[in-house]
Amino acid sequence: MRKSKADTARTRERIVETASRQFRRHGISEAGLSSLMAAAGLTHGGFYRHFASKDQLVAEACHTALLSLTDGLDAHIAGKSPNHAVPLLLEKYLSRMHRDQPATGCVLAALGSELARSDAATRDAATDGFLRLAGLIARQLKTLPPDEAQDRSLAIAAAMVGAITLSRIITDAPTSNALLRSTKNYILKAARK
Amino acid sequence: MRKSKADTARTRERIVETASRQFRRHGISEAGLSSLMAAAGLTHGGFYRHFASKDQLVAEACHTALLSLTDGLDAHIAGKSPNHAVPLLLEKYLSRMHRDQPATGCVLAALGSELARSDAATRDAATDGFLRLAGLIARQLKTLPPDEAQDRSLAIAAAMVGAITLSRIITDAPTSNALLRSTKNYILKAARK
DNA sequence: TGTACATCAGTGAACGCGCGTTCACTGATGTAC
DNA sequence: TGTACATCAGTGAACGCGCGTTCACTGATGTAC
Repeated sequence: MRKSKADTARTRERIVETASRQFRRHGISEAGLSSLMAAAGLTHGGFYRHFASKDQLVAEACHTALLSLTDGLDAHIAGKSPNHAVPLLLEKYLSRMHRDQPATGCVLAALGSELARSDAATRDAATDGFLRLAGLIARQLKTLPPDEAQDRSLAIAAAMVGAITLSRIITDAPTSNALLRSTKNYILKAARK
Repeated sequence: MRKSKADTARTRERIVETASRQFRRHGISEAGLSSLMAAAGLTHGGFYRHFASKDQLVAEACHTALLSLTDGLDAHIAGKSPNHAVPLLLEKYLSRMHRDQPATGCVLAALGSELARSDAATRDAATDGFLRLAGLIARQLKTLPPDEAQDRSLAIAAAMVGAITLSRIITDAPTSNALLRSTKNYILKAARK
């Protein structure tokens, strides 16, 4: 049953991709390797041909999913002026669609509190992703000196992540919507001056 | 081995208190009933004399811990003018001590992403706590009309929760500190106008 | 280029383990007379 | 107030279950000649 190198690489990518969705949907410890491999069209026994442990998969899945998030946002605002790019970023990240589809959304919002208890490799991947998200924002804060923009962008990125996480917890729909809307306004104001 | 009513009530409180710390330290699914009851000085078999399920304990632990958080913050700013109260709130919530001691800190920051996947009772408890935290802040935003203050306070509370969560994930200490500092500044600016 | 052999991706059973939950039992507390 | 009995908090063993990980095996792919 040995597969070609290309097949093997494609299978590995598929496992990482599937895993990152399952983790975001169900949580890291709730997503078992068995059901995760089944979702990727494989049996669980083959897992250790690709990864040394579940922890390694978690780190890799976070890395990949966060790269895809920041690449997506980057593409979304490519070529726009800061005045347009910032609202575009916020509309996309702080949307109801993002809130309602954690499986394909931001790993930091979907797994934040679990990541804080994860191993160093996973937290490194999450840190990288967070800094890339903040960097994306910092580049749009043209009215501030670069180091202030970088500082400010950390707070803005964290506010965005916090807002999505909490909008998913809140059981009252109008309040959840209000939080997303208010966070947008709040950041827009802060970005302008 | 039957205990007096007063003893029983005290035991129940002790379980909830111990559980809320264990959940915040280790995560909800990682904190087993067995070790949790042992930490409360009991054996696991007695658990179901007090609670119908682990889920019920989770909901109650979140409720209690969030009440204690907002009561503590309330006491911390009692009698202060808004100009002093807001910085006091931020210094306390966005402190390195809070970041480094999740077990006694804010449940929303310690368990955010897990709460988003919890049952309705737990999410209701979390929602209540979040609205109480926001209310605390709204009452200090005297320069805004009441409904705008309430709206703004949602965004501010979410930014605070997001900042603590992310400060615990970030593997680079200076960046983690910078995030806390920057979030403080950011909110102070927003609170003033 | 063709052949012989080593490699290894994937299967499915099995491992020990800890989980949430249940249960028979104990004996002190609460209650009814 | 004193006695007899029902209640029930807490114990510790047991339940089925799913977890991450390991392993013997299969057979197609890759490699060495």
